[in-house]
Amino acid sequence: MDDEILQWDTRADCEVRQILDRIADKWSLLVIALLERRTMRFTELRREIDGVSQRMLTVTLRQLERDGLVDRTVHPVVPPRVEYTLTPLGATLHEAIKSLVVWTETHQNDIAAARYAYDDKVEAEREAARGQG
Amino acid sequence: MDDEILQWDTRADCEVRQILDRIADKWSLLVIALLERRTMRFTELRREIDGVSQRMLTVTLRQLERDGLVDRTVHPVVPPRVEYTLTPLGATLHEAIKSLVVWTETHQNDIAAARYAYDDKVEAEREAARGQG
DNA sequence: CAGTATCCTGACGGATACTG
DNA sequence: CAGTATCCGTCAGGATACTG
Repeated sequence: MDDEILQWDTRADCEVRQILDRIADKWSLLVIALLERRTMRFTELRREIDGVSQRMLTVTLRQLERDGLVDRTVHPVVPPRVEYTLTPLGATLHEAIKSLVVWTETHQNDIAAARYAYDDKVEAEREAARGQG
Repeated sequence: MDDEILQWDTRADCEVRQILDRIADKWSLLVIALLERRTMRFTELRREIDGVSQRMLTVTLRQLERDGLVDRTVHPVVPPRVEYTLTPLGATLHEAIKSLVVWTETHQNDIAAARYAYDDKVEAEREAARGQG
């Protein structure tokens, strides 16, 4: 059972990165997180997601819809009412992402510390090299 | 305990996306997957990762090193020998990513089917619209 | 309200040449 | 071997204007 998982490599990466490309773009993750809570309308999402443009919200939602992660329901009324909701598939993805969220919450300090140390080290080496000049 | 996890939202997303940005780029995931198996040298990685340029492998490794996910060891010999290995932190990240890999392997057919259906639907709608003129 | 359509910019990353 | 330096094309995504 572990075998297959340990075997993920170059080939598996191709598919995994397709998924990563989808959820790692600037807005998808936010949309999935919000829709996991409740159905939302286009403008609701726009208000909730600070900084997203009309265009990019549309593009993001279309991609998620195309991949079967989000459902789009048009209510034939005037003015139009379009509701977005997470599909069961989308919900399972949200579950899978959680482990990454947990990891991040657990280790963000480690990363921050590592960056700080690295930048410091580089700086020190620059300094030393200048002394050698 | 679940509360904190269910609460991940706009704020959590900021940090999570930083991590996603790191692992979702074109090469990082591949590097992490390879180094999880064993320590490797620069040229080994380059050979193993089909299509990566010298520049991008360097950039990728530097970022991973800066974030404390990869260790870089320079052996002072001629010709130079530089070995890369996953840090304990990097190893835990690899673990966290696995759930996403598993999800992808489980659901890639669903996604492929969803895309196919979506493209079909769009095509059909275009056709219908043309009929309407 | 919920989108298209169009234009434009900057960063990501590839190709190439050079180096300790 | 393991990089750095430089140039350059591409394209994701922002700003803006228009529409059923």
